[in-house]
Amino acid sequence: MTPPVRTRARVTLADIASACDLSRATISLVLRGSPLVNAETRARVEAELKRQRYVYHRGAANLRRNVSSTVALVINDLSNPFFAEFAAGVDEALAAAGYVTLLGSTGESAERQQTVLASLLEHDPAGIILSPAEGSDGARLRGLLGVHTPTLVFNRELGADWDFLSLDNVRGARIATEHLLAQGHRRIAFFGGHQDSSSCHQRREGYREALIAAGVTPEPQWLVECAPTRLEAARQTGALFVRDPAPTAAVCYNDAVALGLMAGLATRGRRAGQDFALTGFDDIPEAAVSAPPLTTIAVDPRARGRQAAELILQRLRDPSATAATVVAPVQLQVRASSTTTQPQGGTTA
Amino acid sequence: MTPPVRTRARVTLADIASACDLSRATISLVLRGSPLVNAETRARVEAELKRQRYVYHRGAANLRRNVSSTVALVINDLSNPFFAEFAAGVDEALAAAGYVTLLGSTGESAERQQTVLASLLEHDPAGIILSPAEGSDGARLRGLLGVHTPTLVFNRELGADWDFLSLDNVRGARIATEHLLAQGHRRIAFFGGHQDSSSCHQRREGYREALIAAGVTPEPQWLVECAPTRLEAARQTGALFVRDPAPTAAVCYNDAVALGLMAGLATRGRRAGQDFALTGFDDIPEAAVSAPPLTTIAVDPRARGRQAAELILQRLRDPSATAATVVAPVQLQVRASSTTTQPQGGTTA
DNA sequence: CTGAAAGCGCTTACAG
DNA sequence: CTGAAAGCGCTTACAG
Repeated sequence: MTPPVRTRARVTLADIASACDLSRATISLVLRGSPLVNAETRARVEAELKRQRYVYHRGAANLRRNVSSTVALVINDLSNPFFAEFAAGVDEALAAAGYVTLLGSTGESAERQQTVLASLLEHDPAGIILSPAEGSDGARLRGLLGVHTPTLVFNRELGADWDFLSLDNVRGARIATEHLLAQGHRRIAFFGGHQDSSSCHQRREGYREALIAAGVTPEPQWLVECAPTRLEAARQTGALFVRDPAPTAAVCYNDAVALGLMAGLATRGRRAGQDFALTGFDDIPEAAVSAPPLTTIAVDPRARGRQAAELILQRLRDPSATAATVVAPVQLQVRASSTTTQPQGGTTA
Repeated sequence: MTPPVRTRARVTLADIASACDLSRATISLVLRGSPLVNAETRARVEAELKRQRYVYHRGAANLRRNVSSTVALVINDLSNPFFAEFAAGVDEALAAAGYVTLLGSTGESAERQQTVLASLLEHDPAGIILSPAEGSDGARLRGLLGVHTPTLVFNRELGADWDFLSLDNVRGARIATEHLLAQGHRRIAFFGGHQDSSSCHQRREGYREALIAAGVTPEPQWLVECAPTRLEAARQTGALFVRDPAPTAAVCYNDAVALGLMAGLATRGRRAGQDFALTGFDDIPEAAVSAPPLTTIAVDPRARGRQAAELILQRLRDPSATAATVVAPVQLQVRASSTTTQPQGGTTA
């Protein structure tokens, strides 16, 4: 932690006021577009503001008015395109509403998340949009944020006392599973994710519902856990094939896992979309260009970002409303990874 | 532009002071870790700070001290994984130095860039890291930023009077071209990018150098311009094959263009890496999983982000130093898109 | 229509 | 070791 650095010599209201032979109050009224000030005076002031390249100090104004024009955005992992798109959507909508985004990243560490939030809070954000790091503790976060900092949680559930923008995980996994069933598969695994994460739990629930509705009894060995990264998924691929008869298809926890599984299959001489069908979740840009292209659940993260921004802005207008969950729609995006192009062994077994 | 929103009732130094029967000055000394204050007093104050959940108002302190603890990061397109990684690296290094990142996105619009910068400037950033939108005008930006806002430009050249972190475009394109030459290609196109962009110009220069060093005379029809997006690249694919003999390989302006070209080739019944060789630039995550995987120039955008943050912090310490350009290293990453696995028609012609 | 005065939450010489 | 006072750049009733 280096000390912050001195800013440049600054043109202030006082400079403009003395140059125009007016008081600071009048200059302030001009800046804020008050109808009180004389048109000729206004013109003179505006010319002088331009001439001296005056830059409004919003922080000083906000301090005096006891308002804030920033919103903090805390992201677990910007290098995940899903969250990068989300962040782009948040920033777009906040900027349109006149707010500036304060960025923080946690790198999926709950510890770092506490530090980052503490630092952002000192900058007095009007609200916070938080995509929690894995293993976040709702009570601990509440201790830091208190009940007075409007916060919108995205993607990972933290408890009923938080405003929450959720993906429709249950439905997403259900339609992915239904799609695989419609392709003729009966032995369908659910691959990847951590059992204790709420989104994994919900996706497994949707998967289970679809199987049962189709008259298929889910086997415990079809549930394979692994960290939601490409690398871990590739490593865990073998776990799908330890018992006979092995699954012929898998609903993957997300796209990263699905891409890792594709790699793992290739290592074992199998080809996704030919002798094994799989689906992802998220529709990251890579999904469209992988080999084969990945059938997945599209979530439109940029639209989710805009939606998150709208929700926090709404909460700023009505801080006393009770916490609510909003469920965002999801959509099946069919590509080659799930549509077998050659006869596959075992779909009927 | 909605008006900003009232913040919550706030615990201030005055509240802590009166609860401890001390002056605000003493509380401030405790907060800033002054050795002057009595150990017992300090302990009492710290207990009270905790009890009342005091949150430091850094904006007020910065105003009084005339310092800033934020840096603005202006990105053309966060949904481009290259810039998302860059942003992650910037934020990581800024946070480690005790700064908070103010985020702005321009969506590649020079107009929007002016608006976004003007808004960010009102939040008094200590410095700015700017990845300029296409078509940015250095003089116009200088008019907005003046000579007193330390600014580091990334990726796109704006002129000699700006601090600039540049990728080694010339060398990157040169080694990509040398690699294709080493694979036996002689008719090598340079595909994509806009001629008037500095990075495109530099990459073409490296390409040209490599050809000439290998005794190949570059043909004008090997230079194909197109917007640096996947879609435009796919559309322009035909321009490579209008004359006989057509190129057998292409150095692409960047990975997006290369992936678009792959798609365009597929449409025409050609397979990248089999009957046409190509290279990209950037090494975005998709490059490793495309079909076939893309040979490209790795730039390590996250490391570039950290580097950009270090450079602006250094400039904050020494604001009067003259503007300088730093050239960041690049590296060839060989994958299947450039290594022909079947005999290709025409490498020897 | 314009100005004098007080105040947002903090820091910093200066006294004592 | 602690406090009184001034001030960072702005805004806002209140007078006139």
